[in-house]
Amino acid sequence: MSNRKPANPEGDTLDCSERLAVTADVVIFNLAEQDLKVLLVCRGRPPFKGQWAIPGGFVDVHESIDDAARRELEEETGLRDVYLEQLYTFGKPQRDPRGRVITVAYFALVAGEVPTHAGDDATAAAWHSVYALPALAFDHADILKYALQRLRYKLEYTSVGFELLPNEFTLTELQTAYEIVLGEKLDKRNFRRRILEAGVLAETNRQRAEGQGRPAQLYRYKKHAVMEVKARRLFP
Amino acid sequence: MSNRKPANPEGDTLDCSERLAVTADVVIFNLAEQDLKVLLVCRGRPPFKGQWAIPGGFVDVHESIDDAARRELEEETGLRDVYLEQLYTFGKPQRDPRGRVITVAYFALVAGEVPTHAGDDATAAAWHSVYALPALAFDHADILKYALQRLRYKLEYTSVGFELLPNEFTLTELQTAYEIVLGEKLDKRNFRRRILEAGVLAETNRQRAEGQGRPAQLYRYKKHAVMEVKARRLFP
DNA sequence: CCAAAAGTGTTGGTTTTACACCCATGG
DNA sequence: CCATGGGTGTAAAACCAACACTTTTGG
Repeated sequence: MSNRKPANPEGDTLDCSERLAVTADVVIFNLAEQDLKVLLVCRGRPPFKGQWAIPGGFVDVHESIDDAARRELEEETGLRDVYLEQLYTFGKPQRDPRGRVITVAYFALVAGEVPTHAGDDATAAAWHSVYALPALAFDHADILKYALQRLRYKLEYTSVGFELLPNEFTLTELQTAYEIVLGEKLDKRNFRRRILEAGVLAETNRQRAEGQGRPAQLYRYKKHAVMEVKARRLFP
Repeated sequence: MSNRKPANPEGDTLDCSERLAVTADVVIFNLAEQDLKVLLVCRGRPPFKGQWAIPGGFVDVHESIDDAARRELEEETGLRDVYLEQLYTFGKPQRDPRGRVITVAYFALVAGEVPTHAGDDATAAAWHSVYALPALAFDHADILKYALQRLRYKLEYTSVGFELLPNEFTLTELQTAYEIVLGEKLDKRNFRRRILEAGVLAETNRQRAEGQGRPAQLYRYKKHAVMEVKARRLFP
C-alpha cells in the first residue's frame, strides 16, 4: 500500500475522489435432498431486477470485510459461527452497471435444515441445486463456479466436509456428503479407513437406526483437530 | 452483491457515502545471490514514513484490480508479462491510520536481475531477503508471510517455479531455486526424474558450462503445459 | 590427469486401490 | 426369516525415499 494517488502531499488523510464501493458476497452451501444447494436471492431492484444473485451487501466503513460477510450470512440464514472463508476479490470495472463495484467473495458451509430470509432488497431467497442453476445476475456465475471448485478442492485436502453435516452424523452420511459435493462415488471401506485414520472424528455413545437396518454409530467432529493435513490428501 | 446500503430505492446508481479506498499491493519475489528476495519500498510520507513497505497503490475507478497490480509492478520493476496472482484481500478497519483502506494483495514472480525504481511516494526501493526482513509498515508483515506460504505451496503443487528463472536454465539452477524457496535440500536424482516426467520442460539445443565442470543441458519451460497438476505433488 | 559439475537406476518401504462378505436390527 | 443398511480385511499395484558412481569438460 503506497499513497501515490491521494492529492494531499502529507499523506495522513485520504482523498475521497478515488474511493470504490465494496461488497461482501457469500456463496452459502448446504446439503439437502441428496443434493448440494446454494442460497440465492431474487433481486427486487434494478439492475438485474427479478434475477437470482448471490447474497451480499456493501461493506460498511467501520466494519471489517469478514464482519460484513458474517452479517450477510446471518441476515439470510439467521446463523452465526458457521464455516466462512474468503474466496477471491472480483474487480473488473464493468461488472456492475451502476458503477464501480468491487466484490470480495466468500464461501460458507451451513449444516442441517436452514430456513431463509430474503433481505429487504430481495423478493425471495431460496436454495438452488448447484447442478441446476438459473441465470445469475452480474458475474455471479463465475463466482459460484469458483466457489464450487474451491469447495471440492478443500474437501479433498482438508476436513472441512463436516461443516455440511449436523453435530452428530454417521459415516454413511459423511460419505454421502462427500459424494454429493465431489460428484463421484467413493469406496466405502477406503473412505472409512481414511477418515478414521485422519483422527478428526470422535465416537459418541449414541447410535441411530436408518430404516430397518443395523443402527449406525454416530460420530462428531473433533473440534481443534488440525484442519489442514499438509501434503496429504484425505481422498483420492 | 445486494444493494441494501445505497439510499436510492431505484438502485441504478450508487451512493457515494460508503465508498472505500482500495489499494493493490504486490509482493514481488526474485532470486538473487542464492537467496529469495522481495522488493520493498521505503515510504517517503507518513504514516510509517521511513519504514519499508510492500509496493502498491490505489486502484483507479476505471481500471481493474489486476490492472492496478500490473501497473504497480511495472512502475517498480519496469517489467510486464510476469507471473502475477491474486493472494488475499485485507480489510480490517484499523489497518491504515489514515482511514479505511482495503488492500487486495498480489504476488508476482520475476526472473533475472531486476533493477528497481522507487515510485514518487518512496525514497527507495530495494530487494530484501525474505529471511532477514526489516520492520514493515501497516500489516505488511502478515501479507508477506502469507505470500511466502502461498509461494511455497504453489511450488510444490504446480510448476510455477520456472517463473523465477530466466528463459533458459539448467536443471541444477532449477533445483537450487526450489531449494532456496522451500528452505530445504532436495535429492538430485528424484528432483530430475520428477521434473522431467512432469513434461513441462523442453530441451534446448544449447549447453552452458559452469566453471570447469561438464557443461549442463539448457532447458526452457514449455509454455501452455498444464500449470496445475491436480492431486499430484511435484515435490514431497 | 585432476578438479569440478552433470548426469544416471535400483531397491525397499509405504501408500493406494480394488474388491465381497458377514453383522445387527426391524418388520 | 428376510430385507435393509452397517461394518469389516487383504492382496496387488503404484508410488516414494534413499542412496553412489560414471561422464564430460577446463585448467
